[in-house]
Amino acid sequence: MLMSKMVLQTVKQAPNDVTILSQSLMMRAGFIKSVANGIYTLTMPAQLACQNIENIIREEMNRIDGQEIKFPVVMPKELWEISGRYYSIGSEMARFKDRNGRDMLLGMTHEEAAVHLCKNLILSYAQLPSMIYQIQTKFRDEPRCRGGLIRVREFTMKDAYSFHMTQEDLDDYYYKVHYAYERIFQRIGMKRFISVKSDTGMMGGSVAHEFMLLTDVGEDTLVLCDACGYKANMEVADSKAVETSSTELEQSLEQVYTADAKDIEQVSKYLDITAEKTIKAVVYAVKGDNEKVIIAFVRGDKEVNEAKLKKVVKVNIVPWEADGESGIVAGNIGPIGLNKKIQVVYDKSIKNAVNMVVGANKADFHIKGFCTSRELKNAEFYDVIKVKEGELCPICGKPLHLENGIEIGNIFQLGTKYTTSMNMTVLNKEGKEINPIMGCYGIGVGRALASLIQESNDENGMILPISIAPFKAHICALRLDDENVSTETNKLYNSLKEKGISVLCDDRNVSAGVKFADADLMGMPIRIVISPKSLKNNEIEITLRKTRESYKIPLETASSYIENLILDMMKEYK
RNA sequence: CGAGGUGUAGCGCAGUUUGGUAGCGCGCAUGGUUCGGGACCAUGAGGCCGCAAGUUCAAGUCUUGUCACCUCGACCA
Repeated sequence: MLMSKMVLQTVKQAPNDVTILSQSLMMRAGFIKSVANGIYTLTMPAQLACQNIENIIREEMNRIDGQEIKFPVVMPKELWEISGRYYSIGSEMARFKDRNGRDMLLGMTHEEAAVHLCKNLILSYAQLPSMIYQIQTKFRDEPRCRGGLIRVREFTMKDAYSFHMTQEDLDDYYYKVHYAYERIFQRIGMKRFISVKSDTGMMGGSVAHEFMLLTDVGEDTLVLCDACGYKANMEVADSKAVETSSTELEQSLEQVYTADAKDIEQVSKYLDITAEKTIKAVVYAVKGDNEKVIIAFVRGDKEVNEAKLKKVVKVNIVPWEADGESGIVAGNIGPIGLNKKIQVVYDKSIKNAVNMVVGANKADFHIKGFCTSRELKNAEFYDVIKVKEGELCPICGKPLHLENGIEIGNIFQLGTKYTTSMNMTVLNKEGKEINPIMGCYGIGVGRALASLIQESNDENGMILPISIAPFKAHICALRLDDENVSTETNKLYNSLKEKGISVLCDDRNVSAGVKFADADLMGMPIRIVISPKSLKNNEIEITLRKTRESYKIPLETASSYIENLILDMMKEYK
């Protein structure tokens, strides 16, 4: 590709409001152009890089016997009514009517389509296990997009669906997909990625893992144990239960005046105790019904993990909005004497606690001497708190630490949620109808590219791994007014093209500095300089983007040298 | 959906306080000089100042409304 003809412009300055490095670099290099909020056009280099990522994904999915297919983007309402998700999913699903007034939607995932396809085609156990996958556009009307291609509304995703007769077979295949994912991320050049246990969310199912790129700008918080390798998303992460000392004598309950001390910090300061000796009430309401109040009681120094709480109460929750009617005294809420109609969840952090301070459900007062085992005789305790840095690993007891990550892929064991609701059955060996067990597996292609750039860059620009680089080589021809330079540049460019090598040739009439700066910014792995200076010795100059390593090679062997260099560099990603 | 912010040339911005000729840098075009790390000189093209209503002799600037985008939160298969 000739740089002068490419529809793209590099710019020195990214827009001021761009905060994420990968987005800034992609905007500066002209890789993406925003069309609307969370909707981007990819220019040639970004599109080629995505294609390269897709091809690596294909190779690895095919290696585990995946069959590439293609589902439609637009689907009728009826398909999604059977599974119930037409109603359970909110406004992130784009819906519209066709010309005949029929309700349609844009696909945001394809479980329903997968079952629809397979339910009359897979009839016998002999056809399983089987996996289908596609690489296709998804639309999700995200409430808030961010980070360029990190979180968008329209994106390309590889999504795969597998069907199995038994849980053992799914377990076995799930492990294979896990391995395939590791290979995919390694091959596209990702370095700091891990897989963590994750929440199954609205997809349903039991076991799930997310592949995460560790980076400060990640939207997810991960809980990691260096000692034993425990890794989990904060949404599901656990820590070792804190042992409470049983030596303390139980005091009797006593109401104390706490003035206008409302939050844990103020109360513990007012009473001169630590936050660990208080019980905090966090108030939620069922989404869409502020009257249906749910209160979580956790130890004062802990924070509520809403994802865990949602699982316990089995409804979608939102922070409660004080209304002055419910009899809830915000800032003085406690378990004793609370309106019985209110649903209450006790966290395991307050089990066995003695002599705690709790709200008195009365303005300006708290209660001292609260002992959980005495006051809450038949209470059940759940795990609804967030793990904090330094708490102990639930497996090995060593300190945990927290890191942020971007989700670059996920794998789910779906179970029979969709095969049951959509009535897909397969005959087993005994001739009995059973609902096959499903797994589903996703990777966002554009997000993978953005994540790579987020991870791989320096002060001059992005550094693209050769496995996915849109152009393997980037020729900077200096002084094209020099006939010799012009001739040799054309010769090398055409020779590389004939070898099937994707090469970018900067043939613009701009200064050397501009060409070098743009080459650095765009991050192609091999830079080739052809100039009057280098040609004087019948040489060209090669510089590796990643290491800055630079050397001269004879003109006559240049083409084959570069070809071999690329083959050699590609070996790392096989 | 809640809080805050921004809309002026393709991109980045100033001008808005105090109403009075539409500006700067980059980029683009033409000519010339340069030429291995974002060169220089000259000339030029490019604007419904987000949109709509209002106040005024006069609105980029003031008022009201509206739309879009950005940041933080909520949400997120």
